[in-house]
Amino acid sequence: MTPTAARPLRRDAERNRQRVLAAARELFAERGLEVTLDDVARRAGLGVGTVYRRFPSREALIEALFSEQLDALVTLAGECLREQNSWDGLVRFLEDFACRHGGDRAMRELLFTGAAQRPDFARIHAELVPAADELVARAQRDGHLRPDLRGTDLPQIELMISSVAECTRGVDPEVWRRYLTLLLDGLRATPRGPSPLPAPALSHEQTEQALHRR
Amino acid sequence: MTPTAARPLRRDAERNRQRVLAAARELFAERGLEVTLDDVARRAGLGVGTVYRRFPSREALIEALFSEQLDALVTLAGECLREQNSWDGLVRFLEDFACRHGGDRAMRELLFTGAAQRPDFARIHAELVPAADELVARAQRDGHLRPDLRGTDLPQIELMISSVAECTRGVDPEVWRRYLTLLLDGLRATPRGPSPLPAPALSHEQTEQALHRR
DNA sequence: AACAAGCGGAGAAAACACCTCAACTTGCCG
DNA sequence: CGGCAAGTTGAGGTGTTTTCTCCGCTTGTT
Repeated sequence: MTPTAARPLRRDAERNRQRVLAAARELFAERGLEVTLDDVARRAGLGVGTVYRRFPSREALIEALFSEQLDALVTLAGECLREQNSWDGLVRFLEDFACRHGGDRAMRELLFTGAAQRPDFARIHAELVPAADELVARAQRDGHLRPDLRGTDLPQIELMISSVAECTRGVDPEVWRRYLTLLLDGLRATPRGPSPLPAPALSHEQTEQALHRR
Repeated sequence: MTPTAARPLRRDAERNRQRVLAAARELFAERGLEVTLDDVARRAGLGVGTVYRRFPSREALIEALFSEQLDALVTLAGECLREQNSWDGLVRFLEDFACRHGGDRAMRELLFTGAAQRPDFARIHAELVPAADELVARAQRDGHLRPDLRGTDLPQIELMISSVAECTRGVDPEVWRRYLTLLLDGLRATPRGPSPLPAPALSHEQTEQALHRR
């Protein structure tokens, strides 16, 4: 489908292609899907023409950037299903997800807002839905997870965590763990008291920064 | 500050002013702060000129729309601090907040993303910060709330809940309560097992809709 | 009736995003 | 090394979008 194709790029061309991808990754993560190919070019230190030569449209660039990340998500779900301890599997899924895509604004827009007319998504979705159901069911069978949770709760939980991650990324890229822990304490079938929080709360100054900065 | 001013508007003018505000409220809630005054005019069934006559800029309109809502927030915090039961006070704060502003995209942008260069916000912020600290401290003194929570956690929690509310508003405007309950179960000092969830999970179809619709 | 207040909405002006192209440079193969 | 295909550049053309003005017309009020 997207094999490395006809002939290999010239060395400099390949290098530039990587620069474009790197710049795009950064910009998309910071600013979301609305970034301009001109922006990307500027950040990459290249002419606009160069960018357009490699990626005829923003679509193509997005495609190139995110299709592998999406596959990785499916893979992750599979691995988590294979963890011995079903609770740990669930936790790892939530955690790794947030870890990889938490602060990435474009990824959030792709996953959580209508931006996903994208073709890949039907497929991904189709694979992720049953995985989520099974992650939940498994942890419930073992008596770890509260029985009233559903597979469809996982995307919403991920949304919550990644919202925090995006908001706070500039100020403390790890605080989202704090809120995941709070949430997990609410997910257990038989609670065992507050778990230690893996990160200190933001200071008032940090909070102000996180909320008011653009 | 914003008194009804000089002379009263002509009857029709006042009616139109209200239409503009209503249309703006709807549009801002749906689409966030980026709506155009032309959009507002169309939705209100009025000419652009009419809108501009009343609100010289988008800024002015936003000001008019949101300044009272911001004050209401401060008031709410005050009331919650005066609730007999400190846990209930905290819960009510989170709940009422989500209830009023949950699905409102513009409000979220104002509160949680840099959009807040707005002058009011300094003031609001200044009043809300100590209130949040006190809500937390009070519930901790009474042994309801886990002792490792901080005042600065409240905005993040509200962000989480309102993210869900915005995502799901078109599909089931009450599911956010489900996630608030999960979270609250994680916030108690001495957990007492899973509380009944106030709303059923989304179906798979609903989830798909919530995530993929624009 | 008369006049101030209000209304409408075409379109001017500016900002912006998207993309092309012709002149120039560079890697690479023979 | 010479030559050419591949690559690069960025100013600027084109189309779109947003903001806001202006003036001929309508409407409320006194």
